[in-house]
Amino acid sequence: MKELHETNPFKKPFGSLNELIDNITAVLGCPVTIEDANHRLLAYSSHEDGTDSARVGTIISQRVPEKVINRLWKEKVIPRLMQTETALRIPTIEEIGLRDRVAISIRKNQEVLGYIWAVDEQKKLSAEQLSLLKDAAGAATPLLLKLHLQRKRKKENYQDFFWQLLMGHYQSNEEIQQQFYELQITMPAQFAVLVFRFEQEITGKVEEQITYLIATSQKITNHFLIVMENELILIASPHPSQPDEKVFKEFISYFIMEMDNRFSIRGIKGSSGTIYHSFDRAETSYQQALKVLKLKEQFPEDLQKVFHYHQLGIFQYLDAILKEKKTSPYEHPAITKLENYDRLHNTNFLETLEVFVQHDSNAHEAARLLFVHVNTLNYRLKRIREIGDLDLKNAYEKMAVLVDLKIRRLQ
Amino acid sequence: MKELHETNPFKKPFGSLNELIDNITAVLGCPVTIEDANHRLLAYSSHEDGTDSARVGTIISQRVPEKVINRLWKEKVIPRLMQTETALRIPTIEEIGLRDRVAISIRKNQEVLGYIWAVDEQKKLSAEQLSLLKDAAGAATPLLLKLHLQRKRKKENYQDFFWQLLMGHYQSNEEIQQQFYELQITMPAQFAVLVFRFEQEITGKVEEQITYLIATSQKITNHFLIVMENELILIASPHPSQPDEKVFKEFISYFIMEMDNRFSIRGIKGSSGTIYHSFDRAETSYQQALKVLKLKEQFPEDLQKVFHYHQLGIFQYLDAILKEKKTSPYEHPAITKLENYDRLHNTNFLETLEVFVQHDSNAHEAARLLFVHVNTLNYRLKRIREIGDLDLKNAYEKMAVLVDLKIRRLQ
DNA sequence: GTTTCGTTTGTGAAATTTCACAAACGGAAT
DNA sequence: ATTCCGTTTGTGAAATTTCACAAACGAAAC
Repeated sequence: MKELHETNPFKKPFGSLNELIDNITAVLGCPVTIEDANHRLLAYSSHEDGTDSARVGTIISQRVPEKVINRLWKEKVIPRLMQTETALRIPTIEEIGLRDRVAISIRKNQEVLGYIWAVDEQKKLSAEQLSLLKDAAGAATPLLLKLHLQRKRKKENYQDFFWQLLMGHYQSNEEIQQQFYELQITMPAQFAVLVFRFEQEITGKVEEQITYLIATSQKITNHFLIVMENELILIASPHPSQPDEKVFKEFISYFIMEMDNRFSIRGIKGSSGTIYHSFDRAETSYQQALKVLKLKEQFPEDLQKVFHYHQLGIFQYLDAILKEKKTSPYEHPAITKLENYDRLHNTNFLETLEVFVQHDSNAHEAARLLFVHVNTLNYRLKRIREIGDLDLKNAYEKMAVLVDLKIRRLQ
Repeated sequence: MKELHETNPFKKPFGSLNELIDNITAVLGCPVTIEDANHRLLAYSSHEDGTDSARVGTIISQRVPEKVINRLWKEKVIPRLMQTETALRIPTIEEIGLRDRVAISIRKNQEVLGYIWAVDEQKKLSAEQLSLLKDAAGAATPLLLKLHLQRKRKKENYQDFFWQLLMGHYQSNEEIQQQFYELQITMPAQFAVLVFRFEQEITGKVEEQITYLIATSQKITNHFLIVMENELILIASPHPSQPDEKVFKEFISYFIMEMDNRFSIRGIKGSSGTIYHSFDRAETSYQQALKVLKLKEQFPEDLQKVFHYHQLGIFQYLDAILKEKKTSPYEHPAITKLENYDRLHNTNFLETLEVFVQHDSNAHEAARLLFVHVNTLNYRLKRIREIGDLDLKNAYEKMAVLVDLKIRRLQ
């Protein structure tokens, strides 16, 4: 790649990181921070202006705050930095006090040794200046190598490893096994990713309560736990005493109930992805858990008792169907007709149909939920069959009607 | 657009089309045909070599054979020719005796007056020669205008109009109304597109029988009919006596049965798209009918009694779901488990589940179809619930299982 | 050969669903 | 106010489904 500038101002030996950082600050004219691969602070410029709360937090605690790291993982900022050798622009993330900045990885070939951050909020760096940053990263490499940063600290790598698993960062299962080995964690034979979304941000106190509840639940064995704003993410496996997938459902409803009972924390939504045996599926399991949560928000009543991905049933495919419907719209004729009839006669046939079908065509159940006599329901169903030209004994037709009714609710 | 050649050899007045065509043949060195917008033959070169059966047919009957026109519509050749001013290459279509050739529309501004065809099978025309063809088309314009080709003949325009409707060629409903008016056809208030696929090619004799059957059916009123190889396409509306959508289903099964009874023609598959009130949806209805046929081929037993698009039920969405599954594969855990169990114990649980669910959870029906005692079925279902961790009272779960089972059959 | 385990079938009673019919109800039109 | 029409509710009988239990079956293991 052709360099945009003529000369490399960092092509000289630096005695220390501080010396280097002073040079970078002088060249770029904005606050600069250097951290190692574990996000521990190594050096920072004393520039006055343009320091946001994320940077302050980093300097104070000598480490990038966990909240910030988690968010940067989730936004795929760190994965991208790890993959590229060039500088990246990171847009503002208000919630974690992170203002506009650029960053680049310091690397020795494929291995990432650390990162340089520059807060260029005041005056955006030009493409040429970003290229300079790359030279600076090159100059940092020998300095970081000298620091023997390779000694990885278990506690600190743990979090990165967790996110790398969830983001599908690893190519092969061998890599993952290697990581487990290096971190001295035994790799469970099976696992699932669980996600809990709280109404409030999770405080340190609540986090303690969470840890306590998980430890005492006797249902699952927890392997990884991370707290991020109002989300709690777990990688867990069934407790040896009951090695069945069902335990996840049980654990989630247990957890939600007990958080209410014991600590009066309400409104938690929880979900679980599929159980897998190979950790290269961790990303899949995580995405599944997120999908369950999203659907639970869209269909709170329907999915009230659903916690596990496979319980979603046809809701799994609702977004795929919705996408198809957007490209080739199709109004279900029966729904259209019933809608019109309802409007003209003040009836309630469409809802009746929906309740009946979604409750497995159980007449008594549907009548109960609709507060009508069973015979009324049967009469209505007869009319619905006539008006909508529907065969309510045909599973395929019923499925389509129900799907279309659910999609209708999304619009 | 910059012309590829220096001079335009057709930039002189021609006394007749034959004079022009002799010039084109001389310049391009291959057989050339000129036809009007209704595919009537206007002039043709007497070149000896490289004449395929499509061209022979055209010359003999003074018109492009219907079979060829229909196919060119279906392959979107004619729509593309109508849309562009430049020459197009048409690949060989063996079945209709059409060999490699190029074609271009002759036009006065937006209006298409006719077409020039050149069979360059022997020696492919170069890009420069294709550009010459454009000049030739320009030279043909005044000659075709002189012929007063504007007088449109009803019978001949009919077919083009039909295809234009099916291909969604019209932008607005006004245009369509105008066309109906010009062709002196009254526009029905509603319509649906029906497609029948025969096992054999439809001969003239069979076509007569078809026309006869439709005319005497008393169920539908037919407005357009086209026969293409082994396909019969209709635009029809319900007979005034029973103005309901159901008549299409009835007509299709009636038609299939009577073609067998009366004329011993078996193996016809028929389908119908949705009924619409505006002809700008003709393309949609046609596509729906085709989709029904396609699915009937993929699921012959399941869709044996399905003729109308809306009867497809969830099958409508199967391809959308399949596409989704390809991007993010998900094995249904219950299916996997049952499959394993079946293999280990020589049981038949997976099929039992499929038959039960697809027949609307009707135990007696399913037992009958599986040739087992009802209690056996119930026992199996109990085991299936246990092994697969399935809730067979949950409509959503059952839907997903059934969908996954059907998709499984596609693979 | 015997045992074991999971599956299939038969029986019968209890529970539930389905259906026809009559009556009541209530809004809209006359 | 009356009538009409479509909807709701109640009643009861018939049909069907569900369930528990016993016995038979058959393949695989001992």
